[in-house]
Amino acid sequence: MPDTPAIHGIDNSPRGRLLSAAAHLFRDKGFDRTTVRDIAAAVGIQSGSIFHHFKSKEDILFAVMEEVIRFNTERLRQAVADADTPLEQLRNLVRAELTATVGDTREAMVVMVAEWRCLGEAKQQEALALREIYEQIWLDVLGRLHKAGAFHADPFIMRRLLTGMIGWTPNWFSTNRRLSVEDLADLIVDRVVGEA
Amino acid sequence: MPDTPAIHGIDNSPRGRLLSAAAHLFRDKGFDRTTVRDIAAAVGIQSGSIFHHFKSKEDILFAVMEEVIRFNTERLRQAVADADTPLEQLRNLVRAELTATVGDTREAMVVMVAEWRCLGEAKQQEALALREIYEQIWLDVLGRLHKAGAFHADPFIMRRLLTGMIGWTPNWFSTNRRLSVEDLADLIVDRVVGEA
DNA sequence: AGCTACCAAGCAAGCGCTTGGTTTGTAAAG
DNA sequence: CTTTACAAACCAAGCGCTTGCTTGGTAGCT
Repeated sequence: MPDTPAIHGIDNSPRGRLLSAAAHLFRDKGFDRTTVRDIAAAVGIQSGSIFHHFKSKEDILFAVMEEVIRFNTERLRQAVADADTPLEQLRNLVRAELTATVGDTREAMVVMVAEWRCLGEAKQQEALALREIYEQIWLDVLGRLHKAGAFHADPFIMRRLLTGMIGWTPNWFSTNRRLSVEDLADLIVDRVVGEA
Repeated sequence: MPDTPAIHGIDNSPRGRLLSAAAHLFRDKGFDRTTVRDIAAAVGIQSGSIFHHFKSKEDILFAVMEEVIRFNTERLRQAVADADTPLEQLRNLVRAELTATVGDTREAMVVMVAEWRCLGEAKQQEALALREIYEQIWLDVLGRLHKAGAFHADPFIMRRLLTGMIGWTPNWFSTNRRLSVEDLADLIVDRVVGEA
């Protein structure tokens, strides 16, 4: 019966609506505590009908992750392309990942880091491959900045610190507060290139 | 039959061994995917016997969290007491939380952030109260540093960035690598007080 | 005719937890 | 030194419920 707000990058076919609803539920209650009956009820169908679109509950989780990685990888590509200097590329990357994390794909991003282990070994490997393409975009930009002397720490470790800072934001950042995504992005960029 | 390595701050009474084993399993498979039969098998008893020590599975999770927060709150207190200047207090705090996160209470710390929502509303509130005492220690030190002009950003937000950076470390930091906990701590402290 | 999308009913397995009783360690009473 | 008492720790069995998923069939669009 009810409608769950769609997630950016997911169409609204029956399958897509199922994915958006599942992402919301997975975020709220976790993968394991979400039953297929919950998901079915959220889009107003019977629980058994889900398996016309997905062959298992785990497949739904994987589809959510795949869609969100693909969508945000493209977003990162644009972020790099839209900037001229490495420093502005970094700023755009931070903004892009923040937008993904607390903005239009928030639910799916949270699910991706929190419910990773609910994927079977094979699917985990498949998702990891997509994830590596995503990470390479970051490492390229950070590597260029490091070579230019913008910071001294190891780029790999710097990326890990950034992942932590940005990945934790859903737990505290609120869109309707005085701190904007852009300001927060600048603050995080300063953690990389200096200026305390 | 088998023995799970104990977690620092948890005794080895039957109850304590149950807690250590549960923490390991919760970390590896998540709270929901860990059955009481798993926990029982890990300490070599029957599944029903668990309920002689805890009245519910959720109680086990709560006990793990309570013990680890209490233990690490005391560790933070010591870290502050052992330093003279605010900057050294910060460095000690980062080292202490890193040790907790990737060292002797690693499993329990991971469980605490990952399985938070598996606690019922009441227990969540109870754990939150303990958590706030812990956080206040951080905010005191960061507030002093901020007042002294060591950094310009809001101390609350700085703590959140630190929580993210440190909280993510279990996903990549390895004890037997060239980067030591002390070096990583210094690196993180630099993210707060400048020096890129 | 054939496809997509769905329903109604239910099965087999696994889950947290209960129950009633047995073993084991400890310590005071005889 | 034995006996009695009692609690902590545990076992064996299983109950009741929820879960992911299957099955056989139907509605409606093209």
